[in-house]
Amino acid sequence: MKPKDQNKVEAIYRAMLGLVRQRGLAGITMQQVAREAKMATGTLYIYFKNKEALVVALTDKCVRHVASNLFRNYNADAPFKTGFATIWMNIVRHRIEFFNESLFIEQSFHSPFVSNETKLALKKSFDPLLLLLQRGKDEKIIKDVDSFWMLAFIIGGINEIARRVNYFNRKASQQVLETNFQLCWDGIKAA
Amino acid sequence: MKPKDQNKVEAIYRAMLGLVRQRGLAGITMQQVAREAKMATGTLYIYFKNKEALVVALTDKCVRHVASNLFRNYNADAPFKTGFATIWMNIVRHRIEFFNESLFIEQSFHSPFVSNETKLALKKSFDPLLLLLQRGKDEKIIKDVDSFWMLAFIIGGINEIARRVNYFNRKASQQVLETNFQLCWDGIKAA
DNA sequence: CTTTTAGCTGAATAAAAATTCATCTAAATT
DNA sequence: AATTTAGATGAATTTTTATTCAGCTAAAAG
Repeated sequence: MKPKDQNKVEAIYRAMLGLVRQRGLAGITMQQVAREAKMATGTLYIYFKNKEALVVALTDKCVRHVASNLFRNYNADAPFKTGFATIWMNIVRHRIEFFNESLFIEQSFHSPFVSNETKLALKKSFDPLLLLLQRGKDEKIIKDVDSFWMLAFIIGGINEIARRVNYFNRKASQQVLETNFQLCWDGIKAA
Repeated sequence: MKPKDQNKVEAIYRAMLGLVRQRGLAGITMQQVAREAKMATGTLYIYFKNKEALVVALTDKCVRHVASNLFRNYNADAPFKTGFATIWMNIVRHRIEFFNESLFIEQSFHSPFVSNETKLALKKSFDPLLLLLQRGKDEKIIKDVDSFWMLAFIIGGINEIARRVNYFNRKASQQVLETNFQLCWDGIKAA
């Protein structure tokens, strides 16, 4: 027997992400995916039951990937600003580096394929940040604004940075990220 | 002769926007559009040469719609903060009220259909805001940060508000908008 | 009120895409 | 080294979707 080749799965995922970035989930066919991944169309069906299963599997993978990066190096015992900055940088770096994945999540969330469960999982992965924001409010370090909207403010800015890096081909140097962090920080910090 | 019915065009657009919101540009067929717009599939082809033409026309319309709303009531001679607040509110209200259109633009921009020209047009429509930001910097009212990134910060927050209003079914009262504006303003204002 | 013309319909056709499958490898087991 | 079994292939098939069209309808023009 010949074993399944994990590299093939990776190649399929990579092909999907690249094509969706270029042409949207709307514009891709299984043939294109196969061609991009350098394999026969039939091979796709050895690894995934059908197109829907492929989209679902990749979405799950991307969502798990986000979750695994959000709180890297985060120490809940550190001072508020330190912890917040760590998470902020984690998110922005992830969005920039794995922009294709973020885009894919966005598009697949609007497809008929993805379950509410998966959508919930993504939302849940931000919970520790909500906890931290609450702490910041308790400690009077940040403004007493509903966390739902404060998170919108924080995440929105980050998303747009990633979008611009990728669409306008801009470099986001450490310098640029720190400046942007400052904008965000000045926005949320208590008067 | 029977004249073309502008209401039909509107119905088609409305159907598209609703369906794309629900299922993504990926997930819709001409039959679905026709059904949603309460007409025969053949009728679609009286008003639009084909699917691509429909997507392109609707994208153009949505882009022009944004442009026509951005600077409503804006007076370039007013004090900086007044002008900025006007534009900020215009954008956020437009994004919330016409969220389907924003979403459609996003998706169609990732389809193989839309021209760079159209993409440029959308970008250009923000030029007066860039001008205003420059003035704010000259007058030392706001931070001396590259307008490209400052705009990312401003627009990002707005986008995410609209997204959350629509996905999480939240009301964005005047109160909420003002609070969010304050976050943005505190972020950009000079130290 | 008749004619004319263009819109409207939805079943029929064409085109495109997903999925299957007979055949052919290549890896693992004996 | 031979055998077995599952992966790999890509053309063939099925399914889905876009597009067309012959017949029908309604508005405008005369």
